[in-house]
Amino acid sequence: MAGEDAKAWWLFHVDLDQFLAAVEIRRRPELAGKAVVVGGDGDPTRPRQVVATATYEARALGVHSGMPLRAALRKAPDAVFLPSDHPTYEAASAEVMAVLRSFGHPVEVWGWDEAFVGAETDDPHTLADAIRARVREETGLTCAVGIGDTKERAKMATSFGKPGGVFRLDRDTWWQVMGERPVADLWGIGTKTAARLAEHGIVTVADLGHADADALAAWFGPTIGPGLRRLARGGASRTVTTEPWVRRSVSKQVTYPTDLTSREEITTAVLALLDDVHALLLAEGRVATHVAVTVRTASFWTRTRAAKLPEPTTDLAALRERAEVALARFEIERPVRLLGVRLDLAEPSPGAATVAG
DNA sequence: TCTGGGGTCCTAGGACCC
DNA sequence: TCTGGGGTCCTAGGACCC
Repeated sequence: MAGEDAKAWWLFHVDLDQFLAAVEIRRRPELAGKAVVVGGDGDPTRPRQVVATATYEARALGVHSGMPLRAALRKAPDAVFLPSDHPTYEAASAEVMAVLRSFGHPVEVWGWDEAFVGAETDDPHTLADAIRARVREETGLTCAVGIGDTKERAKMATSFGKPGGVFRLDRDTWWQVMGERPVADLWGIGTKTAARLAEHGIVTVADLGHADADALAAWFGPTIGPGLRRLARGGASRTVTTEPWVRRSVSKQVTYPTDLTSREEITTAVLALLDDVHALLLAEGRVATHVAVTVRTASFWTRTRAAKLPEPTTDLAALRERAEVALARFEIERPVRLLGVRLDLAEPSPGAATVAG
């Protein structure tokens, strides 16, 4: 093709900058430009809480997501620490998604602060700029936009655009930009998989993209193996789904400020968690197939045991009985720092979203 | 840096049946 | 009697992501 770009289907990955902190700053503008750390109950002197989001000013001091709040306090003693306020972030997220939908292109929501947009255009950069501008004008929040000819490329492009910029990755630039980077830079490859790949001499994205497909399948299984190679070549997902997301499970887990020790204490806590997830189940209008209980001891040993229900149900007594069966599969010999309860959900039957009489 | 919470998907292996 | 499978269901565990 000579000269101008033809119209093509482009994927846009929209990612809000420091989302939780940005929402806090929006309602407290005097915090702008400061080191702000959001997480836990906002008290950085209490243990067993971590950073959810830190502003770029806090990050410059060494604070990052997942870091214990107490460590963040040491790194940034003058930072403003705020509690995590989920309802407010959900509302802000909904505002942003509404702005994205206002363009008339399909929008696929990926959590609070991310979405994919798909559009047929000959000028993706102009649309990306328009997305950033309209989000900022209508919500006061800023975002980066990654442009790609696949979702994977768009997603990975965003990291080069942050904060607040636009970056494009496509088949023509993929190898040049990504080829010599470590495999862990790929979306979906974490430290474990990177280490396993390194054992086979696969270190860079180019190494993985040119690795032997059969060998990868033998090492990682028939789905993950070829999937890794595909990912290293930039992926192949090009569909933006507006179908509402179907939840597969509801769960709640709590790290207790002080360890639980007695069996009665533990049982009581599990049943309290079950009451909470049961409420979530009813709110979803779904039925549960399994009850799973997670235990984490003070030594960080973490295991999950599940018990299948005889039939899918919302009946609290039946769920309690299965929760106790799952819990009974543990021989708990150490203090417990975390308990969790998860309900796996049956597929929603079409047309039966509400329980009939 | 003593390590949150809410999710999803894939794989391995045992049990059981044919 | 010995041997070889395949298929399915189920649970546990691992890995990853935001």
